[in-house]
Order: sequence, then C-alpha cells, then structure tokens
Amino acid sequence: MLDIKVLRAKPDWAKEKLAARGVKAEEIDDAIALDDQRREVIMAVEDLKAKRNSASDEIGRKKRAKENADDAIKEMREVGQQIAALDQKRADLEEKVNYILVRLPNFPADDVPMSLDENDAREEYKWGNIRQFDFAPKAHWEIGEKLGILDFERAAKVAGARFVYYKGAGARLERAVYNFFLDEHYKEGYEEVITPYLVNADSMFGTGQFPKFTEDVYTITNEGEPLTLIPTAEVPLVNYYRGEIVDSAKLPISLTALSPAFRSEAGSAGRDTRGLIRMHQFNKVEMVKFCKPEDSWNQLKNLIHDAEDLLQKLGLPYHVITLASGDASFTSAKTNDLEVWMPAQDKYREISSCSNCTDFQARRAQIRYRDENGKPQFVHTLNGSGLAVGRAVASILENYQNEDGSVTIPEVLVPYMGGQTVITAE
RNA sequence: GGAGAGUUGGCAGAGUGGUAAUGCAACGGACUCGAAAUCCGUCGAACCGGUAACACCGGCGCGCAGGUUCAAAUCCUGUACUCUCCUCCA
Repeated sequence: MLDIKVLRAKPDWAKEKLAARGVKAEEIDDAIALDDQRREVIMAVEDLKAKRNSASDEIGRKKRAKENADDAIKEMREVGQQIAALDQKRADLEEKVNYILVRLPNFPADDVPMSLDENDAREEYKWGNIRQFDFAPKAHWEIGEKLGILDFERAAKVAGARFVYYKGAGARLERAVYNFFLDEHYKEGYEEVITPYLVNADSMFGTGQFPKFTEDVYTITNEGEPLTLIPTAEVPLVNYYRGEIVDSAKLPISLTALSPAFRSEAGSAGRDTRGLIRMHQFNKVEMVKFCKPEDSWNQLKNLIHDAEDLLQKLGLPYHVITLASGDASFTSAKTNDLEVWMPAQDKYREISSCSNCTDFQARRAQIRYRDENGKPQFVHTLNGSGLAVGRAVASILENYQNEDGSVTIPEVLVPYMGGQTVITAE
C-alpha cells in the first residue's frame, strides 16, 4: 500500500510514476480530495470529543459531590449524537480513501524501464552456452511422456487440465531438484520453513493479492472463514511477521520454503497448454527477505545471485531481465526475472522472479522494526523464486536430452538421485 | 465436537461504570576514578489530527467488532486466539 502522505506531498511525481503502471491521474486526485474531507471531519469530531471528555470529567466530579448534573448530561447527549454522526462520516470517508489506496500498485524504481509494454523489458546479461543440437530437440512433455515419468493424461482424468503426475524417475528428479535448491539456500544462510498452504484473507491482503486479484486463486470455505490455497509461499512467509515489530538486530532476515503453488490461471486460456510451464499446481522454492530500507537494493542483488547460482550449478543457460514498469507485479518496485533457455521453444522462459517490494507490503502487513531512535519504521520486503521446480525440471529435460530419448542427470543432482546418471525408458 | 478459564504497555500484574495502580526493564541525572548498588527524575505500545516537526496540544488506546451510557478495561452481543479437561484423530 502506498502512503497517502506521499501522494499529498508529491502528487505530480506520484501521477507520473503510476501512469507507467496504468493508473489514471484522476485516481490520485480523488484519493487526495477524499483525504482532505476526511481530515476536516477528523478535526471537527475530535474537537467535540475533547469537549465531551472534559464535560464528562465535570459530571463525574459533580456526581461524586452529590450535586445535580442534569443540564450537562442533557447537553452532552446532543453532543454525543453529533459525534456519532461525524464518526460515521469519517468511517465512510476512510473507507473511500482506502478503497483507492489498496488498489494502487507500488511506485516503480528509478531504473525500471517506464513502459506499459512487457516487450520493453531490459536484458541485463546472459549466462551459459546454448547447446547446439545435432538432432531436433523435443519438448519436455514429449520426452517425459516417452520416458514414462510425466503423465498429463491421467492427471487430466483425475483432476483436469493443467495438472500432472510425476512418476518414478520423474518424481525422484523433482524431489532431487527441490532438495538441491533448499540445501543450497541453507548453505547461503536462509532459514528453512514449512508453511501453511491455506491462508486467511488478511494474509492475502498483506502480500497484496487481495483485494484486486481474487480471481487468480482458489479459495475454499469450510463453515466459517474462507481460506485460500497459497499461490506462492511468499504469502505465508511474508505474513509470518504480519503485525509485528521485528528485532532490528535480526535484520536482514532470509527465509526459504518449498511449497506447492496453486493458481487458477484465469485469463491464460490457450497459453502454454502443454507441458509443465503453466500448471494449476506446481512446486516452488521461494526466498523471502526482510531488511532495513537502506539495504534493500543490495539484498535484491543477493536474491538474484542466490537464484542464478542454482541455474549455473545445473548448467542451464539463462538471462536476467528487468521488467518494464507495467509488467512488474502489483507490489513490486523493481522486478528482475531469470529466464531459462528452453531448446524446444527456442527461447528463454521465466523460471524466477525476484522483486524488491520496498515498504509496500510492510505497510499493508504492518511489519516494522525500531530505528536508532526507537521509532518504528517499515521494513522492506523482497521475494524471489529459487526456483520454480517444475519449470526447472522441464528445462533439465530439454537441455539434457539425448538423441535416443534418454536424459542425462546434471552432475550436481546425481547424488540426489542416488547415483543415477541418466534416465532411460523402462 | 463438548465443558471451563483466560487475553491490560517491552515484561510481570492490579483494576466490576467516573476516565489505566504498582513492580521490573528502559531513558536522563546525582553519587563514583569508573562500575555495581543506592537515590532523584522521566517515560506507558502503536496509530490519527493540528502539521513540515522526534516540541506542544488533542483524539484514540485494555484481543477484535458492534451495542448500551453524559461517561465503558469494567455492562450487553458477536467473534478470534491461547490454556486445561473430555471426545475424536494421522
């Protein structure tokens, strides 16, 4: 959530920044105008409350002295009604200001390409040599099905489209990949966490998915509060400290978690209909950081490094891009995507998204630390995939495929596969 | 699922209608070569408004949300969570 005070102090700057994210200037004007009204009402009602407080004090004194206070009580009865009316007005105005504020995205950082077109992402650098095949590389779903390690058909029967069964060496490869990821993050100092996979609406609000993106997720109700299947472990990880003032000596805090991610993929019908790229349920290892504001850009670099280190160790070619302002997620000030090379598609595909959310989530979720003066300040939050497991498996299958249909296991995963070096058809 | 108890500041802990005791901690000072102990003083989270302000004034503030009242930590309703016992369960 943005700070209304920033909108008030720098309206033109705010409009320009948010225009690059598709926000109309009128929305900012509306928010400020409503906030003006809100402040007026606050002044009026607090004036009356101060009056009531001192009058009540006086009434109490008289009552104790057994004096008559009927006149003051009668007068305060009227004041009470005025207060109730103004309080209602104030609540209405607050709701209106809030309605706009919670739907405004984060300000893009200064070095983000200012464009609504996702094609204006900036490539930062490439890593790895793209393998030249002396045969036509197959798509990962074809490889997986032929090896009997991926079963999309039965998953469709049992659950529906965009689900998959991993079997045998496929299931073990998936497990090898995420264990490798978690172990590497552990070595880098991340604290490993196993989180709830169902979260409440306050948590979804805290990380910015709600109220705008309710259609992207699965929400279930069981006689009571609705719970949402997490679309990413970012939600339970960031909300871990919701409403808390964390010990500043512990910052930066780095957490990592493996979890399934559940996404409705509403609006993406027809895209990536085959394979592991776009599923309703997929495994992802997520990294989340909490830090002081002055440290967050440095931590974003660390996050990217920790993600790309995995790709380098797996020997998978990738490049790093900075998303255009209009393409970055709602909560992000700057997002760097890691895109891994997919030979069959002859292009890079997103495998990690690393974002600095600055104080945007912290303000929603009320996550703070105390500065040198003991004053609470919002932390900065960052999140990044490290990495999407299914997409990593897909990339391994494609990049490490052999002409006979077998797949060589990347060296770093061999210990995780119990020494197995190649997956062949049974 | 059933029954009971609880939730007050950084921590502990009083307060059953008159506007949040007290202790510890913290901060400032005195004493001391310095520290500890002791003494004196200050401070009661966070948030909002006046407002640009860590000053000052006011509002708000006793798990949360409502209600009653001139006035609510206190009374009423709803609700979340924690603990204990029973039941069930991997």
